[in-house]
Amino acid sequence: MAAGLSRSAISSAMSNAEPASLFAALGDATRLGLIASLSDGKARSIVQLGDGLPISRQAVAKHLDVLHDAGLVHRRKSGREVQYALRHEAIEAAQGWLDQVSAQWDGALARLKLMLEGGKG
Amino acid sequence: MAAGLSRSAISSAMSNAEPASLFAALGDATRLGLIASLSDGKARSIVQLGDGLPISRQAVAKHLDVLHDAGLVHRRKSGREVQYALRHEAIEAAQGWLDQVSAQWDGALARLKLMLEGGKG
DNA sequence: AGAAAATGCAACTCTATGGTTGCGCTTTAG
DNA sequence: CTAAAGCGCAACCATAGAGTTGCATTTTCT
Repeated sequence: MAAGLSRSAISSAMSNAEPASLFAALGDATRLGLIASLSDGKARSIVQLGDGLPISRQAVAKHLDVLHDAGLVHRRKSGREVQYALRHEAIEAAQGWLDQVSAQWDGALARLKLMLEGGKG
Repeated sequence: MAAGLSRSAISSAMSNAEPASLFAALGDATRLGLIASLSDGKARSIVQLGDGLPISRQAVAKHLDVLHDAGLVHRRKSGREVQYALRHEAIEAAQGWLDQVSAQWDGALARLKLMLEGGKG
């Protein structure tokens, strides 16, 4: 994975605002389901996406709005209906943030190990 | 990254509930900041974590409660104060979910490419 | 043209969430 | 012992979030 972060690269070099809204959009089981459905790359309409779900069409539309505002899906009007498709870049952004946390974590472990091994004598 | 998922491994094999609460806990700029602070592996008290933040100690404590309920941090009482530390497993769980989405996405792209190249003649 | 399908818009209800303040309890520090 | 530091509990407020229902609008389909 990524590496090379010296100190606290996250809290200083990041605003924490955009990633927060991203994660917030992911923080709902229904929306995660929608994303999982769309993860095959195919675009789907609101009705298609809501098919099988125990909520109203409007609820689905609202969830898709949230996902769209967070940049997680791409909207495209096609005749009578609207096609929603996954925007992989947003997923990658979320992954990026988590990767930074992990990188710092790994770095901390590495430094701790070095300290214990090298500086113990 | 990860690979080897055949079809829609996410929506079928996952309940979407636990990852949702995980992402929900990450969906707040203040909490992301706390996690970023803790990502160096060191444990900190509530007062320490709230130092510099423009909110009350209670607000910080509530955020830490959320993070704890989501399994993102580990609580440990030490004398008069309570030490919070990052639980890297939870971060990995979030990464895992996103990785599955990405894997399916990549798989879909690969299949599409194969279809376009192989089946065009 | 007329019916049916797929949305959009708006109003409304409920509950969860982020934040606050006040008070009491336990653990150091003098 | 007395202060004060660090927390937890509880009440309270305001707003955002999920979900609903009703109705108008735009596209198909026949």
